[in-house]
Amino acid sequence: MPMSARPRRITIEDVARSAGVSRQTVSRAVNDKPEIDPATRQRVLRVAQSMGYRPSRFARGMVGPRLTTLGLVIADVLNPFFPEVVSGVLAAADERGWQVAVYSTGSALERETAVARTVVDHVDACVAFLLDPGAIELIHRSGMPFVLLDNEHRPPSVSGGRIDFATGMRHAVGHLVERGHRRIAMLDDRGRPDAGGHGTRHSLFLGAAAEHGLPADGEWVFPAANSLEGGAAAMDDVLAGGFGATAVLGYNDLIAIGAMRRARDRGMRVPEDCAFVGCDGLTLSRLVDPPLTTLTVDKELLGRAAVRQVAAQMTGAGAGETVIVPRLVVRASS
Amino acid sequence: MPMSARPRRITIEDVARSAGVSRQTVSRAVNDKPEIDPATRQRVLRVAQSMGYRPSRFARGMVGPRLTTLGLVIADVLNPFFPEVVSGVLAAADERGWQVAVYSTGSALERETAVARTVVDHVDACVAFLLDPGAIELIHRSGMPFVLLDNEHRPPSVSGGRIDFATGMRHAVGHLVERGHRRIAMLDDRGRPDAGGHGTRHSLFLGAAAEHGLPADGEWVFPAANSLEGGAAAMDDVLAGGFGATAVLGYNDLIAIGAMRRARDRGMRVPEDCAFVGCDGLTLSRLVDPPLTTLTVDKELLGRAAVRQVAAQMTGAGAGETVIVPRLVVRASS
DNA sequence: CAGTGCTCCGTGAACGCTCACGGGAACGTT
DNA sequence: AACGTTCCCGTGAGCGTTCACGGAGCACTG
Repeated sequence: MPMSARPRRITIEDVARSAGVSRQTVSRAVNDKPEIDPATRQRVLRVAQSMGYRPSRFARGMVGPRLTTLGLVIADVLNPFFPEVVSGVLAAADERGWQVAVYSTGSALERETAVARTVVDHVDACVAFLLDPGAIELIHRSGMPFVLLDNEHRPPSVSGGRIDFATGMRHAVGHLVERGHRRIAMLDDRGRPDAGGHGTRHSLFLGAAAEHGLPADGEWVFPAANSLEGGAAAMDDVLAGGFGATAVLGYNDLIAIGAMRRARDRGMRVPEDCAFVGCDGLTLSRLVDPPLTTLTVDKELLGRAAVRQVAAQMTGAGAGETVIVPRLVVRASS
Repeated sequence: MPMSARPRRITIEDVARSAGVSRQTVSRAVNDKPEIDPATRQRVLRVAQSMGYRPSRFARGMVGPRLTTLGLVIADVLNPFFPEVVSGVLAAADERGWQVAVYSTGSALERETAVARTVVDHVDACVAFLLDPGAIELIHRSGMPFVLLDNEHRPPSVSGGRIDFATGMRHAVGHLVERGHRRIAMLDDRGRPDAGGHGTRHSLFLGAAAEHGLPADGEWVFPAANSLEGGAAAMDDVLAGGFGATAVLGYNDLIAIGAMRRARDRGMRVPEDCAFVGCDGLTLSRLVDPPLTTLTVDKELLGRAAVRQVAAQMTGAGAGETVIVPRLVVRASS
C-alpha cells in the first residue's frame, strides 16, 4: 500500500469528471444557478456529496466578490469588559457583511507580537486592544485599516478610540469628595506597561485628587492584577498600609468589586467604613452587593465606532479618533 | 473625470513593474526569503509600501498551506455563559493554529438560518449552538466537520457535546429535598422551541421531582425569557400563582439570579422564605448576594472538547459525543 | 423551410500568488 | 584558461473557482 503523502483535495474537476459533465455545470449545480436541468443538478449534487466535495474558499475568493474579514484583538474574553465590545463589533460588522475573527492575547504582553503577526497575515482590517508598541507597529506597517482602542500612547498616525477618563475621574473623585471623603486610595492595573504615564487613569486620578486639594502622590495608588483576586489582594495592601482610606477607586469594576468583597470579608461595612467606586460600568456592577458606583462606559458603542472607523479607512479616510465619555452612575457602594 | 467603477486591486505585478523587478523578487522581499539582495529588498519594500500593496489572502491560500478557519456560532456574546465557551474554543483552536470566526444569532431563532448560510460559505469547520433544525441541516449537509452543542434533539449523524443534566437535576432536586423543600418551582427558558421535550431540563426536572415524590406536573414549570429580567418576571408569576413555592430552580443562573433579586425586592428572605438554585455555574453566581447554589458546568472544557471533536472529524473520524457532567456547588442561596 | 427564441451545457480566460526550475554575473579554484 | 560555486534574479506552471462567451438541440413562428 503506497503511502499517500497529503490526500489531494477533491476539486470541482474531479466531480465533473465523475458525473460526466463539465466544471461549469457542477458550479451551476452547487451554486443554485438557474441555467441547468433540474435532473442534472440532482445527479451532480449527489455525486458531489458522495465524493465529499467542498468548494475551496480561497479559489472562490480569488474570483468572486471578496469577503472582508475583520480581526478583533482583545485581551481576554473572560474579562467581562470585552464581551460588550465584541457584541458591538459583531453587530456593526454584520451590518456591513463582514466576518469577524477574534483573537485573544490572554492579557499577556509577550503574546501580543505573535498575535499581531497572525493578524497581519489573516485578516483585511483590524480593531485591537494592544499595548506592546512592537505589535502595534507591526499591524500599522502592514497598511491595513487599523483602529487601536484604549491605549493612551497611540501613535498619531493610527486611528483610535479612547475613553475620556479625564472628565470621568474628575466626576468620580468629585462625587467622593462631596460625600465627605478626603482619604481616597486608587487601585491601578499593574498589567499596563505605562503605569502612571500621561493620560492614564493613574495620573488622571492624581490630577483630580490634587484639584480637590487631596493628598495626591503615588503613595495613594496601589498596583493590582486585573481580576477580582487582584483587587482583593490590593485591598489587603491598602488596609495593611494603615492609610486610613475611607474610599477606594478601582482601575475598573473588576478590581473594585474584588476589593469591596475583601473589605466586607474583613468585617467592614460598605459604604459606611469604606466607599467603593469602579470604572467601566459592567452589568456585573449592578448585581453585586452592594451595587457598585461606577463610571459607566458604553462599550458596545466603542466597538461599533471602531468598526465605523475601519470602514472609513477602507474608503481612504485618514487616521481619526473617537472619544467615549463615561457617565458616573451612583449606587449603594458610595 | 471618468468614473472608476471599482478601483482594481494593486497586485504583486504592479509593484514589480513599478520597482523594475519581477514578481518573484517582490514576493521574496515581502516574505523575508533569503535569496535576495538586502538593498533590493529595501527598495522593493519601500515601493510596495508607497503603493499601498497588500498581498491577497485568497491567492496566498490557493497555493500555500491552507489556513483553517473554525466558525463558532453562539447565541449571544452578552450572555455570560458563552464567553467561557468561547475562551475554550479560542485556546484549543490556537493550539492547532486555527483561526476562529465568531457568529452570534442574537438569540433569535429566525436568524439561525441566515447565519448558517454564511457559515457554510466562509469557514472550514463549525462549532455551534443552534436550535433550528433547518439551520443545523444546512451546515450538516455542507459536509464540513461540525459539532453541535447543547441541543437535545441533535440528529444522530452529527457530533455533539452535551451536559448531563439528568444526573445534575437529580442532585439539585435532591439537595433541595434534603433541605426540607417539597414545593419546588422551575423557571424554564421559553426561548427553546422544544419546551418540555425529552431530555430537556424541563422534563428532567419533572422526572427528578417525581423520583422524590414531589408534585411533578407542568403547573410547576414557568416559562421565562433567558435574561435577568426574564427571571424576574417569571418570579412574579410564581408568586402571583399562589403556589406557595419554597424553592425555585432556574433553567440557568441568569434566570435564577433575576428571580432571586425580584424575590428580595419583594421583601422575601433568601433562603429562609425561598431558596434558589441555578444551572451553569457562572462566575457571576459567586458574586451576587446571596451567592447562588448552582449546577456548575465546565464551559471552557465544553469548548475545548468541541474543537477536539472537530479536529477528529478532519482526520476522518465519524460522529461522536462528549458529555460534561455538572457538579452541584452549594452556596448561601439554599 | 428558414428564421427566431429558449434551454441547457461546454471552453477559454482570468483572478494573484508561490513553487520549481533555470540562467547570468561575479568570484574563486584547479 | 576552463571549470565549479555562490548569489541574485526571472520565467513558466499551477492552485480551484467563476465569468463571459459560444454552440448544440429543440420547439415554435411566419
